[in-house]
Amino acid sequence: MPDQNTRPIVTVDAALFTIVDGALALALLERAAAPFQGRPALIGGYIHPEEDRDIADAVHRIIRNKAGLRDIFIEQLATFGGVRRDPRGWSVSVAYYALVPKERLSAAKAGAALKLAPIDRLPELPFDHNAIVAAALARLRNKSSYSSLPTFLLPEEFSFPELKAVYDTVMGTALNDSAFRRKIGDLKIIEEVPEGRSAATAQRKRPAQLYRRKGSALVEFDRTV
Amino acid sequence: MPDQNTRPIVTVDAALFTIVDGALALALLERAAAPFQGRPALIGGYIHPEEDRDIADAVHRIIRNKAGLRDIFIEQLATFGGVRRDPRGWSVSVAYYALVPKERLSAAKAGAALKLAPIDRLPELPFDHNAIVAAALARLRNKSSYSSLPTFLLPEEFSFPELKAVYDTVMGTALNDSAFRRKIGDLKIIEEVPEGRSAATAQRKRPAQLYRRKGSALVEFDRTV
DNA sequence: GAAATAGTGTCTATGAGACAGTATATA
DNA sequence: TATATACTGTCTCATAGACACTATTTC
Repeated sequence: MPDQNTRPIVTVDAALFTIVDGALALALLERAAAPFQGRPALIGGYIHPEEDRDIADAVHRIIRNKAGLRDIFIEQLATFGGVRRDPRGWSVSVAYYALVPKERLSAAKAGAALKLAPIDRLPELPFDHNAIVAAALARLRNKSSYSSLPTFLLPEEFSFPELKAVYDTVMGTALNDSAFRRKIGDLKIIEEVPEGRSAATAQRKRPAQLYRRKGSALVEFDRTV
Repeated sequence: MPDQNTRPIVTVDAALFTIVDGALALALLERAAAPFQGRPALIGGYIHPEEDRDIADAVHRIIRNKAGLRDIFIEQLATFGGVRRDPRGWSVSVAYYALVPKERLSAAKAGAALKLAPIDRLPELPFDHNAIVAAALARLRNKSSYSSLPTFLLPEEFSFPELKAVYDTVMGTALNDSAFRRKIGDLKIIEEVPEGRSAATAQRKRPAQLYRRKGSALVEFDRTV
């Protein structure tokens, strides 16, 4: 067992994504303390050994306390560690990624402190946070092609065209409309909202049927959407 | 920055797989020190902040020193951490999985210390090592279906029937032979060994063409094998 | 009715599984 | 020649993309 002084620092960081104006955006938080005080960075913090039973506890606490969000989609991404990533010394960051619909960010009180940066115009982030975001985006894009991941970026009720738009936004594709409907329909991951119809406006002519996700769990498919 | 005493212990553990008698097996090492001294466990150790530049460095050093292996396939799996997984207190283990052909284990000097346990008859392992192995197996089986992962369990030269047998062993399938040849052929992840023919014996009648992996990197496919 | 979006039906091409059939070795 | 394994060719079926067509709303 090594001396306490040789133990790495252990932190948890979360790349929180949402969709703003039809584009993926990352939620950043100004760092409250040194190093890099005042700089926008991923939502992160230390593990509290007295308070957290495990790492998932720690990341949920941090997202609750610093972003005012609970019960959002969150999944472990990878762990980044080394001697050079933090000026305080050898450090380990267990990185997570999280998805939240924009509506819930606006509603969250602490959400006001969050800055939303479109992912194609990210600032230079402290530590190796840009590398963490790159890994999170790669995971998000890849996993969206065979899972219900993008549904966690939508509000509780959404239309088929909205669902397809989110898949297209996340993956950067323009999926075939009828094939997409067929596949999502076969997969039975969403269900109709009875009587649910989106509002029609000058722009959106015919109202669309509304759907909601069946269950709160991520579903992985056999094939690609 | 928390007090040194509140920093979790940080370790690295590797689930090292090979194939023995046509079945997946896990390489275990008797623990040299407390806790669980003498019990078979995953190959693991502490990060050495003075010596390791990053976590990958640490796991490569540990596998080199404790299993006598270098230049084998290795990939980060996930990070396990909590207050209950280690009797010494709050601990974090960055888990990796690794693949090695049986031939290289026999050749490795330190390989003698390794015990090979077929994955359907694993002993009860200390810490949460059984959960780590379960996660590693899930990743291995799933990722094998769309990547060249199983090739890292084969020696440098192998025949098509051997390649298919490894895919079948790892994934628990009996893939269609001609479809498998078509797909692997199209993917161009292996190349013929000129003049390379496997030995024919009483059992193995017609000798098979030998192949080798093209390049040392893992290749992920668009579709399933 | 024109325009715009929502949603359906159907043709075609691709690719995987099934399996028959051919090739090459041992004994 | 009998047998066992290696390898190839081809038929059929499932599924995804393309795209024409219908449906429902606003103005």
